[in-house]
Formats: sequence, C-alpha cells, structure tokens
Amino acid sequence: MELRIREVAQQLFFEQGYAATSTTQIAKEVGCTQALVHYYRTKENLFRQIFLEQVLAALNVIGRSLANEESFDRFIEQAISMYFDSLSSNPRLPYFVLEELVNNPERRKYMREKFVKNPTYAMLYMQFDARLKQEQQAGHITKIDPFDLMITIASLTVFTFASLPMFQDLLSQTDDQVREYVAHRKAEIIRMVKKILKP
Amino acid sequence: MELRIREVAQQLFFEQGYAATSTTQIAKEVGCTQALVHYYRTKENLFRQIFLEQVLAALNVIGRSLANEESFDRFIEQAISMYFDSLSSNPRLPYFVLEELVNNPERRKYMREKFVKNPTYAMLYMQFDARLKQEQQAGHITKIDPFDLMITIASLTVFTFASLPMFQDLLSQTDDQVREYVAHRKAEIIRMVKKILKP
DNA sequence: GTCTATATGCTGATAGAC
DNA sequence: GTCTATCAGCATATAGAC
Repeated sequence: MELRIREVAQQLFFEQGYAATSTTQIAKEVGCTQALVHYYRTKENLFRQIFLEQVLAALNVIGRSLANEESFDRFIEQAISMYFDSLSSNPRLPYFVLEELVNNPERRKYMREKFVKNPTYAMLYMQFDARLKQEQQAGHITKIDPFDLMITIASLTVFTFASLPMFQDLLSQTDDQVREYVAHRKAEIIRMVKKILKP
Repeated sequence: MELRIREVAQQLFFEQGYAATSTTQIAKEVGCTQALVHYYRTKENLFRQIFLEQVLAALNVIGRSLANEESFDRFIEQAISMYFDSLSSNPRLPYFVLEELVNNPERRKYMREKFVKNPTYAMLYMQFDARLKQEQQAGHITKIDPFDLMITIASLTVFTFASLPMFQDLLSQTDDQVREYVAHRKAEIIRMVKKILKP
C-alpha cells in the first residue's frame, strides 16, 4: 500500500499543488483510511520524497543531454527535444516545481542545500559553461552568458507547459490540438534558440 | 475601511496566493474583525474584484504599447520595456495571475467570458496581427506567427518575474543584485526578440 | 458600519485496539 | 500494517446586538 499512497499522492500534488491536496483526499483515492497516510510520515515528508525524486529525474534528463558530443546546434536541439519529450508524459511537473519553490521559502532553502551546494550539480553547470566557451572560441556561436542562455531556455520551456491548462481552456482547445501546439512550440523554441546563438 | 480591506487583501493575495490567504489574516493586518471582511462580500468576491482590476491594468499597458507608431524595432523595445517597468513595482503579478488561472478552472472560464470573447480585447490582438503582417511585407522582419511571438515574449517576461523569489534565494542574491538582474534580463530579452525577428 | 459570538466543516495528526 | 475514534486548530460564513 505504501507504493500506492505515493503514486496517488504524486498525481494529486501535481494536479492541485501541495496546499490544495489533503491527506483525506489521498486516502479516499487510495481506498484506505486517512490515518494510514500518516502512519508512514507527515504530509510534508511525503511531499518532500516525491518532490525530490521528480527534481532529480528532471536534472538527470538535463545531465544526459550534456553528454552529447555532436555539433552545438545538434546538442541544443537534442537537449530541448529531450526535455520536451520527458515532460510530455509529465506536463504538470514544471508548474508544480515552480509553484512549490515560489510559495515556500523553506523549500527554496532545502533546494539550495540539496542542489546548488552539491558538487555533482555544480559540475553540470561547469560542463555547460565550458562547452559554451569552447563553441564561442571556435566561432560557431555568438558570445552569450551561460546563465542567460539557461534562463532563456527554461523560460520558454517551463512557460509552454505551465500555461497549458490556461491555453487549453481560454482558447477551447481539444486534447489533440494541445498536443499539436506543444509539438509546434518545441520546434519553434529550437529554431529561436539556434537563431539567438548565431554569430 | 472598505478601501483598506481591498488594499491589504490585494497585497496578501499577491504575496501568498488565494488559497494561502485567510480572511482572518486580512482582518488582522487591517486591524478590524474577521467578520467585517465578510460584511461586504465573500472571499471569492473580494478576490475577483482585485484580480479583474489587475488583469485590466496589465492589458492596458499592452494596449498602450500597441499605439507606438515608430519603427517595429522601437515598438518591440518599448512594449517589452513598458511591461517590465510596470511590473517592477508589481513583481508578483505575473505569478499571481498564472497561479490563479492554472489552479482554478472556474477562473479560466471567467476569463474567457470576460476577455477572449470581448471585442475590445480581440481587437488588440487583431491590431498586433495587422502590424506584424505589414512589417513582414515591408521586409523589415522575418515571417512569424503573431501568436508565437506573443507567447515567446510572454514566456520570457513572465518567467523572469515568476522565478524571482527562487532566483533570489537559490543564489543568495541581495535586493540590489535582483534589481540589476531584472534590468539585465530586460535588455537581454529585447536583444533576443529583435534577433529572432531579423529577416 | 462595526462589533461579539458562534455555527459548521475541514484540516493534519495521534492514541490505541486488533 | 491497518483500523476506529478522536483531538485541537483553523477555515469561511452568519446571526444579531449596538
């Protein structure tokens, strides 16, 4: 049952956020009593495990894309493409992470300890930085700050997924139209980032 | 007192979101009883008035920027610049609107009725579309879908402000550093959008 | 208009039987 | 491990005195 609680909790946290999801609701969907959700851990503990796992998975995708040794254009294309694809089965993740980090200073602190100060993840950024400098010196791309590039790609990707429910409802789109829209934005973002990077 | 309740409520809704803000907290900060917050209206009613007012103000800024008759580059520059400046005194607004629209299907429905189906705002988009087509035909900019351009600018702008608390805490930035970062992103976004639009 | 007092419901969490 | 029963706290909202 522990696994089922985690699965259901994850889905509900994704869909509604932490504050809007009650342990009672989790229990109801799992089909157990509310007390059982608390037997293992507190709500905050349950959340943290799920949150951490998801962020790690996302960072993993980014990490793997950095291993790409082809041309920089291909690298950018693949990195954005991989990220889009991994999010297509998890479209609520970007908004979920954004929401919890924006609303909860405690979690930002937790993330700083866990990731920013962690050599493994600091290294990811160093690799990205090094690769970018190398391509600049070879004249393949224009001079650009690695942090700026990172934020730009994150902005375009995260917003695409975070605004999906808005987009769907405001413009009365069907599920198929939404899928098409995401595919279109993926291609468009790749195209734009490449253009931005042109010398 | 009615005005003070609205002012305080607005600030708290901005900072914490709708769900996390209680009428008790509003009353405490106003300095009146909790019952008084309910004398005029329900919490949802109070929220809607504030929400509507803020979205209208934001749309107004966008509307005014469209009136710019100078070169398209100047127009883009001014539009983004105006939006950034108006948000600098209201940095929580983009996240606030995003959060409430993502989390609440009722409010998306409300927004669709209020804005998408409203000729005044449909016209804003038509104006933008017309201007873009005109500049394309004159060969000043590359061919681009107006909706794509809109979403791209929104992504870059909204994410800059929405991620501000994250950015500040994760990288331990001072308030001055944050201001500098926002100014930097503003310039960078203008530069990128111009480059994307180059023929 | 602003108050006190209170209704009603939901929350997270715990104690303790089996 | 899973249950029942129950707690204390906080939420929104309302009734009614002044």
